[in-house]
Amino acid sequence: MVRAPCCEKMGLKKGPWTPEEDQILVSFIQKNGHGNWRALPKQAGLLRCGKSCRLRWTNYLRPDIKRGNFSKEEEETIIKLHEMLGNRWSAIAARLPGRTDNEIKNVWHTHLKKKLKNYNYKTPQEPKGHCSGDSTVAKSDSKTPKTEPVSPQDSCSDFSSVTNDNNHVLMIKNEEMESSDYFPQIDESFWSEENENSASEIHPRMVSDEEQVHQFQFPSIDDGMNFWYDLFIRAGDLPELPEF
DNA sequence: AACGTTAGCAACCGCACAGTG
DNA sequence: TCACTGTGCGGTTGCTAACGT
Repeated sequence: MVRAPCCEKMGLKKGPWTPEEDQILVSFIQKNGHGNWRALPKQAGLLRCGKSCRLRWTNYLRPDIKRGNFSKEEEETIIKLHEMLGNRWSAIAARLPGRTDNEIKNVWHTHLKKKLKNYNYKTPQEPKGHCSGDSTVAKSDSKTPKTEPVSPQDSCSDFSSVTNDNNHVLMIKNEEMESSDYFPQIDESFWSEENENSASEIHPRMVSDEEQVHQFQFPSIDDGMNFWYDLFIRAGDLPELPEF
């Protein structure tokens, strides 16, 4: 497969968009839509590659984009969805109207990851227990649902582990994972900087070092959640998020 | 005031998939 | 089946404003 020449080689512009370019792109799309991103910049008279136009539109110019700070509720949702889905930013974004995958990714890396680190939170990216070869985070893996449906027969797929309010790891059959009872609870104290020591009381995955050792022997929650998510992906829909 | 460092964000890069001929 | 194109996605980079010394 021959890769298309990059923008620079084509004499196309890179870097920050000017208000004029934004204006051109917006008015063109409003008039003509964006059927073909590659052809769009030429038709619109922009010295940009189609990819750049698409990114600018989807991440910034789209009329339904919600700008501004993330609410506490949105941050909670991101945390919970990340717990379930890992770095599937687009899937997470799909559950947050008006937010883009890029924005969510940025928020995760700049705010939430840091915040959760203070709680000793183990992200799905980190190595997990005994389920070898089931890493759900490698780049290629993030795409696996599309080509390699997870088999319910796979070891570790039938059950998921969650940690309950008392930090006891529970093994739960995947179909039961749909119950909101198994979703982590995040209370007010998580959002205040002062209470950083009571992590284990706040988030089921935020456990002490000692408990982490214990937890490490069990398959991670996202092993099961990935299967769960894959099922819905294949079914063409995602479940409604539980109330929290 | 000047400089260095850090944080936040927009944009780019490259891979992989889906669709088409 | 293969070659190719268009698009989507996640990871990464680089710019800049804010902050600290």
